[in-house]
Amino acid sequence: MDTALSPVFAALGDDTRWSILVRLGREPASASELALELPVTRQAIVKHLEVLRGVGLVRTRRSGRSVVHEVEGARLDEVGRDLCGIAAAWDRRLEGIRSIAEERD
Amino acid sequence: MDTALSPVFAALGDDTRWSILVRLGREPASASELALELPVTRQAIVKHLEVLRGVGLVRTRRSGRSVVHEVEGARLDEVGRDLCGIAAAWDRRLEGIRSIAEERD
DNA sequence: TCTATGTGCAACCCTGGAGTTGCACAAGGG
DNA sequence: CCCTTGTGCAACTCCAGGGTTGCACATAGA
Repeated sequence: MDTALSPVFAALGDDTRWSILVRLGREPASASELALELPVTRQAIVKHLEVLRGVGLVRTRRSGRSVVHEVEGARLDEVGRDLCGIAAAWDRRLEGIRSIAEERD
Repeated sequence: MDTALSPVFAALGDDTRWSILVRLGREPASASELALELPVTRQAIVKHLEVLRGVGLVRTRRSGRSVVHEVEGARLDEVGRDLCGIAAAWDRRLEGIRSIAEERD
């Protein structure tokens, strides 16, 4: 799996994609179904789903003649934990800087 | 503080902004200093810093005649925890869907 | 088989924003 | 006091990508 974070953030940064994710979090759906509930065309939604699938946030499955998309919760959890880890590292770093500064006084 | 997540992701989604964040995570710096280490001009960096400050990821402080920017670790940690929370909610939802489906069989 | 519904694909428009250049302004240091 | 250094501001270019339209293709159902 791609471990780079910024592509995932770029995917999450668009409002429409976020709406799609939230909607899919409630219940899996096809692109056509999503197009009925969101103010964009099916083709726009298809493009967004490709982006989301590209960063591993959405899984695609065929069901009869329709294509159902569902959320990959584990991926989002993974990204969240990465963020917390980086934040913790920064905090430790800042703590180090601060102690050095105090030492210098 | 703005609790909407997608603006934060939009801010994190740009590669240059991510580089700036990582760099500032190592040590606070001014826009001019950042411009020496990154392959873009100072003005571009200034714009990125405004974006990052707008979503609360960077704090700005004057030091003499230079303006020093530093990372706001707590904000990133907050976002990370939000992500994990949403992921957990989705997992519970999916778990519920699955049990309903099994029940129906 | 014919039809309706759901997908896939390609071309196109258009705005946002990433990046640049240029200049003006402020403030220490010699 | 000048000159250097660091910021601030504004106008401009340019292109990625979000969104659209149009059409072709596949397949379940009557």
